[in-house]
Amino acid sequence: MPNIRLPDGSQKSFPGPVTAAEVAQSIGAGLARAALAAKVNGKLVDLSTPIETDADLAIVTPKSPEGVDILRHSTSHLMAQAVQELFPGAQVTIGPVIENGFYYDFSYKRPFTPEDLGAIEKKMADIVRQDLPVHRKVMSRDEAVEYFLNIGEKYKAEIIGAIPANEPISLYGQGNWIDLCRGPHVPSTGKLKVFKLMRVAGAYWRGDSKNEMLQRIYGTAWATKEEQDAYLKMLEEAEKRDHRTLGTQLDLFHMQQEAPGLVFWHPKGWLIWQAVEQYMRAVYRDNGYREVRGPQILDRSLWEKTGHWQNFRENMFTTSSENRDYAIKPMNCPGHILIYNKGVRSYRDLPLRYGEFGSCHRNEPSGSLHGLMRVRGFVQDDGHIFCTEEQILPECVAFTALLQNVYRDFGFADVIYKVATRPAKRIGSDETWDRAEAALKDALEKSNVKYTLSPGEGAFYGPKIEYSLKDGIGRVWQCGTMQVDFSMPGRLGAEYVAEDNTRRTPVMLHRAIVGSMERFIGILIEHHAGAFPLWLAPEQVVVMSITERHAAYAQSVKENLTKQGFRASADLRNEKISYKIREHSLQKLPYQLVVGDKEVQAGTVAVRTRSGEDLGAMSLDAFAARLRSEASAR
RNA sequence: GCCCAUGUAGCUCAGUGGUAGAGCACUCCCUUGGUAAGGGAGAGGUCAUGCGUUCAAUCCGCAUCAUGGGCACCA
Repeated sequence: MPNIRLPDGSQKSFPGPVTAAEVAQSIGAGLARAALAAKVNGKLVDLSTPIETDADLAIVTPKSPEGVDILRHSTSHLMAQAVQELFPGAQVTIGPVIENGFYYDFSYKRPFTPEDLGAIEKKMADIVRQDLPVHRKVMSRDEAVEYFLNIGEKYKAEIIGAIPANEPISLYGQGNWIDLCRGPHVPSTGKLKVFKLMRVAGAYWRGDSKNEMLQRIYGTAWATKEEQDAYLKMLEEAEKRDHRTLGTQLDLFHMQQEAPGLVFWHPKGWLIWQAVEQYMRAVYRDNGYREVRGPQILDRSLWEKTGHWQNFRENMFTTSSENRDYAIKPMNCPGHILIYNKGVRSYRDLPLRYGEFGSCHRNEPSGSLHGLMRVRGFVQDDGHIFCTEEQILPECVAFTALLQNVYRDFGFADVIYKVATRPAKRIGSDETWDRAEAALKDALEKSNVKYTLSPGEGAFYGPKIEYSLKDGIGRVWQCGTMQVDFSMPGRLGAEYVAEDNTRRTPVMLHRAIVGSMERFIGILIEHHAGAFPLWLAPEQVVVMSITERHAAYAQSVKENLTKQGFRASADLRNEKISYKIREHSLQKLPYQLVVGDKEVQAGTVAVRTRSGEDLGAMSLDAFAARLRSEASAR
């Protein structure tokens, strides 16, 4: 006689075992139709699961996030069924839910093509139309292994074989198709209406590059057509603001075959770089960092001492001359330690902070290159703090506050914090790790921010805080980092004289705020969709003449603004004003000044913003004042 | 590095087994026009590179390089 408690607090009793589907039916036909699964005592189950004892029950519909996940998961099964019906011999592996959709990995004798995707989608729609009931079946592990081996599914058999022998295995099927799955699933394929296959891609079996490559099909699935359309629209928007597209359109930078993973900065792109660098330089200056600069190549012996030659040889660019091997620096820290080492340091000098716009080169795997986001030559806003263990905490607190200010100035309000803790392979005693990890966590707590842990994700030489920012369309980018390093100062012989006149090895903190300048500018481009705030805009003002008569005046306005430190240009071309406005608007130029007879006579400028707002005529002084206040507001 | 796709004018892209086309941009001419494209003429390409197949290759095949989407990697 189960008593069922519903989310609104009401209760229903039933004379005997009852399924969630039956409970939903007893509440209303609408709910029963919408029902996808149920939550019994907080656990997600199929609608068909019998409930035999008193329980809390909630019906899961497409309105809840869990419901959408179930739709996506069932859609991945639907796709797998379609693939196997269309392509006999294709073997299934795994098909999980991911953000916005799902994927399924298959093993098949030939690659799937984009045309195949269309056929698969059609087949999926067929199966939906048949509205096949989804059934669940439980087997013992060994039974299940044998079943899948018999039908030639060696990957599934391998997955199941790794499950403990005493665990019952649940299988889900629809029609005569069946798959291993924890579930739950929708009651029938007819519930799956809104989906789209997105792309095919390669993916290693079990995510290991030593294994064979499977074929992954990505799809998206939603509760309603409207939500899917909105998602597809969002993807289009993201594509429009892709920094590679905008980099070409706005003439900011380019890359070419002769220099893979390396950037050619054009004048306008380099102005953005300069604006960022000058800002960051002031950040160094105002926060106790001393800017330094180390050499670009260093002798092999140094990289052997740091361990990089042994561990990252494949990823370093090297060169040799007169029987000496060099590495083009992949990081700046050894250089900073060598600067630190030139002189006897006292505990009174600590914390000692060095900052550099450090140019690094890493021979990243060819397949990982991606516009400005992953390059082979990049510049880090790299800082190293030499300090005592006690100073880790206050340094991290100060750094976190500084980073928040910098991100805010660049237009990023949301920061996400993670502490990456000790990996299995590491150096240093457990006590030291305890203290360092505690210091990082304390620092974030003192900074009053929420953080998550990434267990085992720290570097082998120390734990780290990872700072990520969220951009204008919700994407998350890891940029900042604060890493504790117990290793390198010792390896390179850094020390300081302590109060008791003994020599001690300082702790080194590696820290960066924007990370790589290239990548950060890429993020800025996408975040602002190319419409940079005034202080970052490579061209701030254009003065446009209406006819040749106004050229001299336009030129003088431009020169006046330039003298005041603004990035201004004059457009004196023999073109109609609407044509000029169109061009500069497409270039997302913040302020467009029109000068014609009226302005020449009155000594004013007619101001238009890039969004098309008409600010009317104003004196040059009034306009300059407006620019000044906007540029300093950040 | 691995899987798949792509590479044609500065940009965006058509196209064909008989050495190539559009729009925009560029140059010149006309036009001097008040807030998102005025008109005309012209110039511009070893069709990514190399090797094959073929009477003939930008097109077909192989290799290489690069780019894109993923996977793996990211000190």
